[in-house]
Amino acid sequence: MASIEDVAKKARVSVTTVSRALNNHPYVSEKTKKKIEKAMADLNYFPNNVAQQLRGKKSKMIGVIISYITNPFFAYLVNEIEKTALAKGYNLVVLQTQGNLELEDFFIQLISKKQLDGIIVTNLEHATDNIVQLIDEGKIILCNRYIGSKDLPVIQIDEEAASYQGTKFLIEKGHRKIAFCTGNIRNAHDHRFKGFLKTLKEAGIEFSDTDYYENILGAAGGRQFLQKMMATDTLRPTAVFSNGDEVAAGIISEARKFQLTIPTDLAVLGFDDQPMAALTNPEITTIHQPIEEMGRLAAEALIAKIEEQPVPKAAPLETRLIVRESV
Amino acid sequence: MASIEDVAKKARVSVTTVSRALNNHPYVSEKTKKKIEKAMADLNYFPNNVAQQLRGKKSKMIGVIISYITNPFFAYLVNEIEKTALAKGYNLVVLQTQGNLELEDFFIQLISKKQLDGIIVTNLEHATDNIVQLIDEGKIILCNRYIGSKDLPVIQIDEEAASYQGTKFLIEKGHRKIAFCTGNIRNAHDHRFKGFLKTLKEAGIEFSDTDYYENILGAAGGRQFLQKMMATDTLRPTAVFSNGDEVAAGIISEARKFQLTIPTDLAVLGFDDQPMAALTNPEITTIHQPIEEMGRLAAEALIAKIEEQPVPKAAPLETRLIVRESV
DNA sequence: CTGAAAGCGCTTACAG
DNA sequence: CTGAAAGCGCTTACAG
Repeated sequence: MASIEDVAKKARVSVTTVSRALNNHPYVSEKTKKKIEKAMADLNYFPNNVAQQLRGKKSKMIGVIISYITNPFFAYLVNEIEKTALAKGYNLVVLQTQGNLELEDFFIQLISKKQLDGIIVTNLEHATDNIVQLIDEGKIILCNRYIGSKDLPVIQIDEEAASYQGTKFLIEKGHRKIAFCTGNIRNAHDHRFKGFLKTLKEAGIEFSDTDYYENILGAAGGRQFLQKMMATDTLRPTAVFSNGDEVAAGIISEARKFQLTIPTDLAVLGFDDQPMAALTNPEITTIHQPIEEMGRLAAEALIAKIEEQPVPKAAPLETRLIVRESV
Repeated sequence: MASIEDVAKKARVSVTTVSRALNNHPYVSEKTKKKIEKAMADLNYFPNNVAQQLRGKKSKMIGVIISYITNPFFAYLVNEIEKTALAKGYNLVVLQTQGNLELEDFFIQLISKKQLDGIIVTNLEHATDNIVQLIDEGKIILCNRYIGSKDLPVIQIDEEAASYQGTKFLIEKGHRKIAFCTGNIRNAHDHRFKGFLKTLKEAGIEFSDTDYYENILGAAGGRQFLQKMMATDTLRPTAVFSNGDEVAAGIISEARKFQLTIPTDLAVLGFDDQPMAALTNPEITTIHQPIEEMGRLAAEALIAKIEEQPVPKAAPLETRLIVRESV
């Protein structure tokens, strides 16, 4: 592997001059530049990024911590982050926790080890002092979800307003007994659940804890929800706030096995507006999240901070109800 | 940011000794080790990976070139590659071409620039000399699909056998006019289409070029296919080899709009066996690919080659027909 | 416009 | 068991 010194020798100039040519420094004569370019081509030379980094340059690598890339929501988010990063000359490392929160610390250490210039964290539960400091230093950006107690900046939709939107629609359709599914376990800072409860209260509807289903993840979770719901001997809910289109798709598929008709026997509200929401039968009524915008904003903010540029101001991330067939 | 020298000063030993403690070198007394560990903790020290790399260590980063992470097939493949890599101490960089093949070269240069130790290429069309050389050097592994003319090792299913499997089933179900969808444009090295044609020929069925649909991508592509098919004034096919579950889901959804019943009016065969195949109505009959195994094997092979270890021998990747409802 | 030299933070042969 | 010094491949003040 050719080094800058090889190039310098071949072009009969100093290493300094080669470096200057490489970095488009002014004050390199056209003639010299040509010679150097020829030498680089002959030697099939590529500058060693590692050496450049050691001299203070950035790694031009950022990371994104997600739970599962197989969750389409994250696939779309990662897609947008990657595209934005690439356009700004950064590559993206995917860091999956797969539910193992200890990995989070390990991933975040990659910043201290200089492997990564920064990280986008998409689903933080607990913000350690270290994380708070890295946020202050502009090396960590929170995106999508943070359910801890500290007051930290997060690039996200207005979670409470979004679930208000959806819940209100269910109530308008006449539902008074509505189940709530969540992928997490019950948490005081779950703004989506807060918005849900608030809307119910506003309408004078009481929520029964037996209608709260936690740890419901993906299509399999949706199926489990339906099975559990059918197995209870109390009065069944007539609608469900599924908190995800995958969950909704699982519910709809399982409902067919129980010969339940959607939405007449059970109304199913999705969340996210993933492409799959238009592929089920019936199609999923859901709440659209501007996921592309969210990913782009997070990447732009992180890179701006890394490069010590002002973070561009952005419009708020707005959700909207997409009415299809499942409610 | 504390450096090894800071640690050495604080622990009152030489930099050499700190380095040795860091690398679990023998011949460091327990007492010294303790002192050093304390100093490292006090200073919140992390070794600078960049400096380590410059001294010849690996970057412990590998890449995977894919078209779109939003394609669930790739999301699942990336998931498995990432998990395998992580277990071996490597991180994974996602490199999306989004159909722009020029990016491929750019991504591959990351190896020469020492940013990445190696790359898994999932959908190569044309193998340049540079790529062939990197394959020889064990820095590139081909996985999933390579449709060029050179004879190169690829970690993949037996494409021809897989489409034979599916096509045969369609024929057994009585279909004699079967459409073929592909995401690419027509190519002599498309083994899936070869297997399709071969099966037809074996059954004495002729294939009409008007039943070949190229550039059909994702659910939107499936919808387009159905619209085109319905618009032709020639005899319509009674079945379609969709070449992907997303495409199949799009066809099924669009068929409902045309009041076509699946599978009686049109049998739809998927490919991949993605989770979504069990979520549509009717559910998708498809060909299962061992995608987890494929991702794992590719990551293991690449890392073995990077570390100059023997590549573990693996069982062949077997596909199987999953009969659901759409055929 | 060009070059000699220091130094980024490590590891490792060499010497003790 | 420990340390002084060279060197990985660059960039950048400094000097000309």
